Amino acid sequence: MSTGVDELDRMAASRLSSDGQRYTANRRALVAVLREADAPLTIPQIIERRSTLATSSVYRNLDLLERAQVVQRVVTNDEWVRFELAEDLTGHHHHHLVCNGCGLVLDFELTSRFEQSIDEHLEAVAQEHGFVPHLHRLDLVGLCKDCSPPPHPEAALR
Amino acid sequence: MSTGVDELDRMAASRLSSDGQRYTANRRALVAVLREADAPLTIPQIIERRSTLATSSVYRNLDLLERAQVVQRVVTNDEWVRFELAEDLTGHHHHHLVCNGCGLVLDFELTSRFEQSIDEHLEAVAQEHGFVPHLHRLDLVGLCKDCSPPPHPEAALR
DNA sequence: ATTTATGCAAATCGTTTGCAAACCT
DNA sequence: AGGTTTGCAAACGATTTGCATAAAT
Repeated sequence: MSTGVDELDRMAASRLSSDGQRYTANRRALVAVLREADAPLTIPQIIERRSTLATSSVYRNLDLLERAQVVQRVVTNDEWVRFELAEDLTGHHHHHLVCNGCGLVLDFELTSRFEQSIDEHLEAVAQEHGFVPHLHRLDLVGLCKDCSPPPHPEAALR
Repeated sequence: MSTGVDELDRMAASRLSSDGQRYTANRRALVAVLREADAPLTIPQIIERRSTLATSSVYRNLDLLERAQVVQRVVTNDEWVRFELAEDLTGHHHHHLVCNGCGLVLDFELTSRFEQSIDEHLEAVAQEHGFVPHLHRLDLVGLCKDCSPPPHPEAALR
């Protein structure tokens, strides 16, 4: 179903090489961290998980991996840029739940039927504006379980 | 149909005052610039349009106007935060076409029927994750008319 | 050998903050 | 007068860049 580890590495290597770039140890490490994560990671989070990585190399390599379409950038309302593996590498087109409280970003998927419906609507809009569609982005912004006030505070006190 | 200028000012004033804040000349200027714009503006764009505004005041007042729900922040993939009037002030819930070439952000609207359909789908997802939905965000990312290569380059040369 | 990648430190640049003067009410 | 807002300049912090070393081909 989902892409295997070695297959992922092969695909990443192939995309980098068509971009004239090498798949170095640092770049492998970035792909591995992102594969292990279940949500898009900020740069500090990436460095926490692979403390040998130099900050500047992380920035440089994420840019490079983004240009090669191996990873993609996720922006939310908080000050951190996050990164995740490119959707067509993982095979999972997905969207994000974004918590306004703690900044958490969770992935979710919609039915392909509904995705198709979204694309049809957006296609029409794009045409009206002479816009060439590339991808859509649908996020749900709100409060996660931990950040939302409990429904019955008095009950929690008993 | 859409909110009138003075009505907009009244609503802005009222939201600020329930927040214990004044509707000063600088804040009026920000609301006016955003009302005059047809797309979300970056801070440099705002200052260009009202050159008397001090940078620090623009930042401080946009934060304050955002907390009072008079304006809202729009993030795209580029390095600039943009601001627009809060949707419920203008009465137009809308989405954004984001150009990957020049950073342009255009507003568009979907049918209310489709908006409702989106909300239903997202509501279900939110419930699964114990998430309290606040708003959704649906952008179409691609290339605008000016940034997309012409369909028939040779025709353009004649 | 030559090119490319890395790590460190310094520079950059959007944003935030301290503070004294101007502005309300 | 008392509290708030403003503008300037300095501080901040995430990101970028310069450069000398290390690694890859």
